[in-house]
Amino acid sequence: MIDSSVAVSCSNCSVRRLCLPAGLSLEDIARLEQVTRKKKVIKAGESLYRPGDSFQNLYAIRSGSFKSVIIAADGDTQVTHFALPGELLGLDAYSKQVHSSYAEALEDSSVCRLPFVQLEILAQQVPALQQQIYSIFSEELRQENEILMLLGKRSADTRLAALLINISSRYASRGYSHSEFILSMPRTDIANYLGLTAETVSRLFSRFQRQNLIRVNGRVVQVIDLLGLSELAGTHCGYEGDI
Amino acid sequence: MIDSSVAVSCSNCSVRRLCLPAGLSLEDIARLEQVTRKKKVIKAGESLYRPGDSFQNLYAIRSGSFKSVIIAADGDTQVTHFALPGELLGLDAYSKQVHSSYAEALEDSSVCRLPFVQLEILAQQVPALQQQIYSIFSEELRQENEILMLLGKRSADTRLAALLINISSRYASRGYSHSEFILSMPRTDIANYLGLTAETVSRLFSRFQRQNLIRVNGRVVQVIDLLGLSELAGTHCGYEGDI
DNA sequence: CGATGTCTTGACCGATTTCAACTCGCGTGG
DNA sequence: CCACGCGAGTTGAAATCGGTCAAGACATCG
Repeated sequence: MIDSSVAVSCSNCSVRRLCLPAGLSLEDIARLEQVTRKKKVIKAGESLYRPGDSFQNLYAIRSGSFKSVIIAADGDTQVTHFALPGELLGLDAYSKQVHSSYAEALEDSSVCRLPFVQLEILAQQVPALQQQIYSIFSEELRQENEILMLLGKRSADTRLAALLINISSRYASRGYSHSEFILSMPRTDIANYLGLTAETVSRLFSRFQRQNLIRVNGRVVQVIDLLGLSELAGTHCGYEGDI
Repeated sequence: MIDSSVAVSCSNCSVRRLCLPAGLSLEDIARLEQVTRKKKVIKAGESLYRPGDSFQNLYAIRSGSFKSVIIAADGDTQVTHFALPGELLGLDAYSKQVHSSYAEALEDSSVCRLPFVQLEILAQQVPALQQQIYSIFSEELRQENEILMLLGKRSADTRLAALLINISSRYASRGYSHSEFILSMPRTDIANYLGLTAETVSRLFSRFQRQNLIRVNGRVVQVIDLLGLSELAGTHCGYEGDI
């Protein structure tokens, strides 16, 4: 449950520039750390919360990755997001004070548990934090709009290309290689997220490899032709283009 | 630009229960009215803002309806939302301080212009307003997730049925009939929103009519068999089920 | 009364799904 | 140590849903 002897805090967190502390003064970060103190380790396949759970906390990802999934009345599921370190999970539960989705770790991961009431109170006192919260909400809305276009208008290959570009750029902004990475999710999750079937996704991976756009081996992906892939994605590659 | 001799304000606005004032005390509403004072009339086809415009205001719809549309690099568009009275437009522009979508009136409409800086300052002082803003953000996220499932997993007829149910229930929560209404948007917009073509939407309207689910005449829709329609939609009908 | 844009309908086509078989890698237990 | 089973991934062939193209109906507005 607790990470180590060395204090884990926002100030020395590797993703602080992408997370809640972004834009805060050192002083304000110190106050934020009072809220973000509780760490939690989540093993692959475990859930942070499930539909029906009451909304108490936001979770900031420290390491690992998650998928957000909603479940329809008929049991059908939709993966709505793949979340990486620095991102916040749980925002969509505020209005109903109950989670309507679940967040499952795709690999062994760790998160900061943020009691929202406390965060809310602090934000009331720290305008920069307030703004950062708005910003995160707003950015998430913007991103969902892009995914809407992806699902509504784009062909299967464009969708997968866009996801690869997206993941690549998000890894890059976290200091990892953008040309070689390991997908932490199975094909079925990718397919579900993109509104396709696992078979189609598999075929596309094979085709992209034949076209020398990427090299795939199971979940290991090597981007060979980033430009070609971007063209396929039509630069509709979603968020975090730079930073 | 100005509405009339009678003061138009939140306190006597017909959609106050669905808008920012929801949950505020009379006293707080009075303070909010200082921010919401500026009204604006928008004619059908005109835009509230366009991609690239700097983010200054949020807009609360008083009457009429709008579509939110994003434009991809290749010029392709995606309708992301149909907005009705009481709803807020522009939230997705906060993080970049620039609009990335446009909001176009589907009919002659009127809105309250809310300078966001002022709203932000007031929210800092009025916790209930703060919470209402969070709530609206959060609810919008939740709704987009449902649309994601609609576009990712559902067949054409389910999508249209879900939209009809959704619009019907939203009209109902605004005090209008849920069994008979006028669609303010053309088929092309419906199709674009649902990730279909106008032809498919048209065919579905005809089929729904043959199946005695609805009666259509151009944009006038009469829901004959709400239960049947809901079943088709699989209760994946989106937001505002009650209230 | 013609013009323009919206809507409808039909016939055909193609991308993606569906169904099915097969491979691969891995952990378990005999 | 190896056989086995299982889930994940791949690949092929057939079926289908929705898209595309094209023509015509309808309405509104000058």
